[in-house]
Amino acid sequence: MEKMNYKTKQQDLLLSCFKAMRNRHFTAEDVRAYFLKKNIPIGIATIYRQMEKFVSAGTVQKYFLGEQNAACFEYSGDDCHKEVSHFHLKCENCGKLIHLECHDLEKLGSHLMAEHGFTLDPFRTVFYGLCQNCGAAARI
Amino acid sequence: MEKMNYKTKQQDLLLSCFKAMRNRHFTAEDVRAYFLKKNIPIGIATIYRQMEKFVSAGTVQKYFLGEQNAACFEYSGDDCHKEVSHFHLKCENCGKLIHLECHDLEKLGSHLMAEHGFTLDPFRTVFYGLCQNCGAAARI
DNA sequence: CTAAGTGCAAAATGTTTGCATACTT
DNA sequence: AAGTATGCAAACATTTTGCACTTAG
Repeated sequence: MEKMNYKTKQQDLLLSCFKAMRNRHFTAEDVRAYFLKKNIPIGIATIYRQMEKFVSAGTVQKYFLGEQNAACFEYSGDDCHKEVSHFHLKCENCGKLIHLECHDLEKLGSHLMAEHGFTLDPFRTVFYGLCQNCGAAARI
Repeated sequence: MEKMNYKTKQQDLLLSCFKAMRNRHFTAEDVRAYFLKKNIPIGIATIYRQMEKFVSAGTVQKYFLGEQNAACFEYSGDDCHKEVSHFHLKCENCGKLIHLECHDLEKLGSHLMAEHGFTLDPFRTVFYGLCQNCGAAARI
């Protein structure tokens, strides 16, 4: 008795927005602003409700960065380069978000699985710390 | 011209609360509830303002778990066992938060530093994924 | 006495929900 | 027609802020 999903204009609009924001992260508010600028009316409730569906479908990833208390989203559709698992590094000092693609980090997933039975979700996981610049500054 | 910090009764109260919650994570609301139950009046604004100071001082760590949209805190004072860097694993399915102490994971920090110049903050970083139970269930 | 902290209530966010209306199938 | 989605406004939840008052130094 699973719920059916109707195809709507708003869904397509959102998808086009995600693609425009490809490889960047964005909040619900960013999406609203995107359409506001284009003079396309779309309700904030619709954005939130559709986001939830896109997340369930795996089209969009959701995670929290903390600084604002807004959820962040990132498009992860099929036409997105995601061969290499990509991680997020977030600088706690300057706030920069670094997208890191590193094969070595895949070992991390293997380790967590082998030793701790934990299936890592690399997309959603955010590494907090200090970026190169801020770390260097802190060490002076 | 740095700012002086006065010692107040509320600070001590908060500290005692943190110690009572040692090795558990809690939200601002949890702190308020803790004092409410003890019939100790303390303003929510004070809690938030003091939290900020404790976080700056490193007495308390702050991070986001996402499910509720509330910040989570965890006491990390000197009288806390933190010899081994401890990580948080958060199950995206059942919501369980696992405290993981693992020496092997310290290599992760070394790798991020050596290869990417990034200083990892293990306390704040949360690994998302599926715990043993939920992961096994998903693989059936 | 002065700087800093407190508590309240109000405002500012960010997100969810109820409900009448509109769109999909 | 039946079921789902939309948009608005209201409700909620979390956090921040302005201001008069108290407290620590």
